[in-house]
Amino acid sequence: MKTEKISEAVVRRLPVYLRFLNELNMKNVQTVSSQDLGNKLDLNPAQIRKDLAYFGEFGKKGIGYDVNYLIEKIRQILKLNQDIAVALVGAGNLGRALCNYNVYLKDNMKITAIFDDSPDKVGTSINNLQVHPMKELVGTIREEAIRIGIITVPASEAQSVADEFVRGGVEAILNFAPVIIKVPMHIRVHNADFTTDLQSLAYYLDE
Amino acid sequence: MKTEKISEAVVRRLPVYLRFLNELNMKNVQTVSSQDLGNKLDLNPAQIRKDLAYFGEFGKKGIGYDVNYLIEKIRQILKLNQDIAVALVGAGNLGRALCNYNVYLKDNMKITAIFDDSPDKVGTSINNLQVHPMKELVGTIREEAIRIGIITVPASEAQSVADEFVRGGVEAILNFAPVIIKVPMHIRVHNADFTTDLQSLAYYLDE
DNA sequence: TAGATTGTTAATCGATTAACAATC
DNA sequence: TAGATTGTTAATCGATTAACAATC
Repeated sequence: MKTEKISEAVVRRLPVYLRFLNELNMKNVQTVSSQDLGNKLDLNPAQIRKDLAYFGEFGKKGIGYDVNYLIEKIRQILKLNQDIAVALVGAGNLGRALCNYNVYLKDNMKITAIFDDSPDKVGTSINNLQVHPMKELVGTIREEAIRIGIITVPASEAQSVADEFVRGGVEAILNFAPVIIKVPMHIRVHNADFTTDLQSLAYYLDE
Repeated sequence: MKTEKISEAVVRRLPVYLRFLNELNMKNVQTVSSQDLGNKLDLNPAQIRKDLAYFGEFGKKGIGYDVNYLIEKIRQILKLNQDIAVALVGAGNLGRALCNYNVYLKDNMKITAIFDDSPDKVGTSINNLQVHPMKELVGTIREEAIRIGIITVPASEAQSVADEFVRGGVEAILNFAPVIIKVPMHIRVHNADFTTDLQSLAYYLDE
């Protein structure tokens, strides 16, 4: 176990490992090697071993990794074994789509509050969650100990939503709006804007 | 202008530059420096200059970059100035959300065909586009010269959808399903799975 | 034991940043 | 001209991969 700073690239691969390990687990596979993982995930086996070794010695030489044990460990590392409340702002199509993923997330992360200021949305329900007006955001974050905020509003409103999240005291933000938002340094932001994905794909078209 | 291989990291930043340049353009800003861009986008100005310099000399020493000219150039580089037809498979919540973004994409990339095999979806319309059964996918790709495929089906079906896209002859795939799909090497795949984003965010929570 | 596979070090590769001459 | 800012080289930093002793 090292105490080096873990790079973002490493952290981003852990959920990918976890996902495949869960698949293996459902198929009752007991053990997996870095070789197997690498083949399936298109990654170098040495990289996978190194990634895992940052956090501990999880494998057995000559054998590989115990699937269940590794799942447990990665869930610990990612803090997915504790309940994490998530709030979402923006009850449009994308927001609703994300709320429906609640069901799929077997881990303890759940969207527990939805906000939107448009009058035709406030009061409606998505997946048994009522849509609340933005003025209740800060209070709810505090009362329900919400730690992560998701932004699915148009770009023009993303910054002001981020500001409210910060005021409420979330620790991290997942931003789907196509704009770079500014937040205090201690708050982690991940951008998940698929227009960027799509546009960079175009670059690789044949001509 | 270099002829070096351009790294993926560079290509992924170009749409981000483009986005902000479009904002500037709407505000009638004529000129922008790498300094300005860096401030706004949280990037090192040297990096921005270097990224752009891979493709040509777009700036003027002592002045900066002409906003309109740079927009034009980046659109050329990303091939966003040619019409690109996109097909989407999976008319669930996420699929519908993406179709609604058609309106926002000012560039010439458009979702022009939607597919889904569930009987309650075939025949319905999303944004004036009819949902077609999967058996029509390959034919439509060829007839409508579709070059990019978007996958918004559950993980269990993602690989078979990818196979069909490949059979039809798309050049690139944007995969929203939480699974690594296998395609021939010449086809570009970008993964846009937000469960991974969300799980890696959890790592950065305070404890 | 022989074969397999880890954890880790060293080597390589690539990406970011600093610095500055060129020049608008 | 003086100040600003590019394009580019060199320096730095960081991430990936290869190799192998340790060991199950």
